[in-house]
Order: sequence, then C-alpha cells, then structure tokens
Amino acid sequence: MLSRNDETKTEKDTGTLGKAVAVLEAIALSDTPMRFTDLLTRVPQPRGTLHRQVTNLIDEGFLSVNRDQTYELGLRFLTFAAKTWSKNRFREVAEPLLQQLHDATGETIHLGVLAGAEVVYLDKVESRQAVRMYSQIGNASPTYCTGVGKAALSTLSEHEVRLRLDGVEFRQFTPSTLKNIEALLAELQEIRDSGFAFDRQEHEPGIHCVAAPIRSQGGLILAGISVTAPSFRVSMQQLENWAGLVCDTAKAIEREINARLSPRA
Amino acid sequence: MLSRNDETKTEKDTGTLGKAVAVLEAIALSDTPMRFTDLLTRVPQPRGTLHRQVTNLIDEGFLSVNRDQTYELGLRFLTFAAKTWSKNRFREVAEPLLQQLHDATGETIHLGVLAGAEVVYLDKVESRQAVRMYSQIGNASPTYCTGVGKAALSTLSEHEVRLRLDGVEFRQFTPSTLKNIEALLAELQEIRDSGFAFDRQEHEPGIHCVAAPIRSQGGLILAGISVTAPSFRVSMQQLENWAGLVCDTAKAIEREINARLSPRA
DNA sequence: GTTCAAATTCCATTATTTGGAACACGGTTT
DNA sequence: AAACCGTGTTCCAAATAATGGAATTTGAAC
Repeated sequence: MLSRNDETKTEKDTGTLGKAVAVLEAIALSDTPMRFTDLLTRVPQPRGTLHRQVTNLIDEGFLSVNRDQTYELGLRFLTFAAKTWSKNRFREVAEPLLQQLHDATGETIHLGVLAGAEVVYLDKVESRQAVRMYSQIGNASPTYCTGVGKAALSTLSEHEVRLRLDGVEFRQFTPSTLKNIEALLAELQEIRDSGFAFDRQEHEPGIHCVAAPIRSQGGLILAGISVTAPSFRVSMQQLENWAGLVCDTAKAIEREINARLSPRA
Repeated sequence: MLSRNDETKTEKDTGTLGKAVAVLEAIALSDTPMRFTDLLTRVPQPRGTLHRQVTNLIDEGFLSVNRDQTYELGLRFLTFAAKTWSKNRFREVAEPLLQQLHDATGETIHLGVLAGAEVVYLDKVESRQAVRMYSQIGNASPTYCTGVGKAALSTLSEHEVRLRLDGVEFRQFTPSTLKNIEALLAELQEIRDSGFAFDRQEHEPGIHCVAAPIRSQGGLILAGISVTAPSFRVSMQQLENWAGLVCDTAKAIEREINARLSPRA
C-alpha cells in the first residue's frame, strides 16, 4: 500500500498517539530520572501541551510520578505485557519445542522476533533462573550482532535488509562485532547457504550462540531461535554440532505455526 | 461532553488516548481472537474511526495483525514493560529485602502495589521457577481476596476504601472469599490492629499467605509484600510465626524507600 | 463469473488538541 | 518581610487532528 512517504521508513508522529509515545520513549530511554523540565528539553513541545499529555498518560497508568516529581513508566505496561505475553500465539506454539531443545542441549534457548531493525525476545528457557525475569524477555537488541537477529534477517533479500537497517549504527559491543552493513550482508549470504547463524561473541564477550531462522505467515513474522552458552563451557565445535538440531526445531515451529494459523481456526 | 458520573471518580475517556486504550483493553480482555468486526461490536465507535485507531496502534507496535486478520497485543508492550520493570525504583530498592525474606522462609515472596481497585504484582522471588515468567509479574488481581491487596488497603481509611472499591464486584473465587465490602472493612480493621494480613485460601484453593503493608512517599505508593505457600505444606500456624518477619521486612523496605526517595537525590 | 460480507479508504464536518501567556507555589536572596 | 526565580499548573481562542457516514475495494464462497 502506497502511504505518504514510502521510500524512507516508518514515519514519526501518528497524530496524537505518536506524540504520546514520543513522551513515553523519552522517559524510557533516559537513564536518569526525569523531571518535567528535563522532559521539556527532550520533547519538542510547549509546556502547556506537554503537561496535558503527561497528565493523560498518568491518568491511564502509563506513567507515574514520584514524590520528587520525577517520572517513571507506569504499571499499566506490566499489566498489558503480562497479557501480551500469555496470549501470544506464536510464543505459545513455540514453547514446547523450545523446551525440547533445552532438554536436548541443556543450555539457554531464546526465541526472538524481528521488529523493525531490532529483535525482541519473546521467550527464554533455562534451567536456573539466574538472571531476573524481565532481564531478557521484551528486550530489544540489535540484529547485526545477535544470532537470532542475523538468522531472521537471512530470510530477507539484500535489498530488504538494506531498507530495514537504513540508518542503523553498527555499535561495536565487542572486538568481533560486525563493522558495517557489507560485512553483515556477506555473513547473511553464508547463513542462507548453511541455514544457521552464529553469534561469535559479537554482542557480549564470552557468550556465543547458534541460531536458526523462522519465517511464518508468509513473511509477516520473521523470527529465530538460538542456543546460547558461555564460551568457556561450550566450544564453537559443540555449537556446530547443535546446528542441525536448532534448524530442525526452527522448521518444526514453522510447521506448527503455519498449521495452526493458516486456516481461520 | 456530559460524562455519566462526573463528581465521583476518574472519568473514562481521556480524549484520543483514552479511546485508543479502550481498543487495547477490548483486545486484552477477550479470550478469543478478535477480527475487525468483533472489535466493532465491543467498542462503540463507527467503522471508519475504529479502523484508523487500530491502524495507528499497529503502526506504533501496540497491536499486531495475524494473517487471518485477528488482532493481538503488540511486542511494544514487552519492550516497554522490560524498561518499566528494570527501572522501577521501588522494586529495585525492595529486591534485596525480598530476597532475604525468601532465604529466611524458603517460600515464594510477592511484592505488589495498589493500582486503583486492584493490586499489580511488581516482583516475585521463588526458588524453582516452576511457573512461567510473566505468570505473576504484571498480573492485576483483586484486592479483596489477596494478602497483599488487603494489607495495602489497610493503610487507608474506611472512606477511602469505599471510594476505591466502589462498583467492584466481590467475585467468589473460593468458599472463603470475602462476600462484600462490609466483611472486607471488618477484616481491614483487624489488619490495622495486628499489622499484618492473611489470605486464607480466598483467591485460590490450597494457597494461603501472610502479608504486610508498605506505605511510601506519603501515601503515593501503597503496596504490600507476602509470603505465599501451599496449605498442604505450610500451616496457618507457621504463617503466623512468619508474620513478625514479614512486618519487619515491610518496615525495612518502607525505610529504605523513604530514605532514597525523599530527598531529590 | 457473480454475490455478498468484510475490510479499507475518502473527505467535509466537528470536536479535540494546541500553545502562548497568565497564574500559583516553594524555596532563596536581598 | 518583600522581591525573586525556577518550578509546575491552569486557561482559552486558534489551529489542527479526529470523526463518521458513505463509497470503494478485497476476497472468499457459490
């Protein structure tokens, strides 16, 4: 569908709602507590306007104020997220298969889906809940340095990948993080050939993984699963040995999803 | 715009935003997948209007469409929730103390805050992650049948409680669920006297707990913590023994919060 | 190929948001 | 005490974005 400006990207302010979201993002992205005036400097809006928006967001529970007049994201997000998560059909279908993969490997399993230029983690299976709960689920990570991200991107054409990552900066998390879009495209081609992706400590030092892509609903959902492990305990060789298993699981999830979602059941 | 009841409580539609939220709630509350026409029957809006609202919500990532044209809550909620949770100062401060309480009792600890007539769980500490992650955190439960809920309510006057619970139906989850506001008020008085609350299998059969209230930021935050256990393993007597510990922890959290939040640090 | 219901788009009307400026409040300085 | 300043809050005519009835497209079933 030909929208207003199609050639570039998703546009900014979807009217009133878009502006409200801009406020929420400003608060979400800052790492220091924000007072009203701080917000004012980050959101290009006059005082009166911003104040009313903030008030509305508070009324709806998407923001809350501390006594020192700093703002925090509101509990409403937790409530909605709980519903989002528990009712997500994709996650629901994948869950038992992720569990199987965990049982087979003994390592942490991630399920992530592509959202714009990032990958959002939808589920995680691990034995000991060492890390706190929301630590990973819901997290948005870059695509270019994660196994799941690269796997998911590999289902797209070079052109589509360029479009999607347009303007994304290749932040160097570790020495092995890919440097630019060309390096990424080259690796994506390898992934297309082999059917699976590695993250060779590209996002976090000492952590690597093997991942496989999932493409569902005729490309509406692009996702991936991975087996993640610390490099001191699990070798690259071991990851390679798991690759087939990961791919099989991905394919199985794909089949399940398409079976359950294609008809209007 | 003549709203129904203006003088009593918070009103409904905070303009455009409120309507958008109404759409999201309609989708969140239904247990069956919703198509466009289904939505139309639940949200009192003309086709054109609703359609544009839905489109905007999709653009922002708060909704997503499946191929069969059913709607789901979008991943954006997970992303925001992850931020909400990890940056929540209250939770952050309480966390180590909850952990201590868990170590001392060996049972599941909940931290919940009052939001309107409900209590939303902010954190949970348990040894084995038997239940899946979003199972409890972010969940909104009634106040009148949960330990945390009753504890939190006990910090309010009778009048305030009546206001807050105005229009809330006392759903009978179990035989011991409180029947009405009078029964609740009577019990709240006992809780005020003793300083702690019980949930005597009032929400879920076989599950009971002991809870204590937390009041912070001059009443801006009303919350509670609880030690929850299955009744077959932990007796009411044991819960009573823990009551003092729970109260102490609640008080400790209260002090921590007030120390950290009162000045404009 | 036709039919029908559902989803989507259109656009003049209308209601809501806007934003500048005035007001209120708490703390600090003269 | 009084003037001051940096906040946050409220107001209201003007501007803009949302509205909703009707027309158009889509797509599945016959």
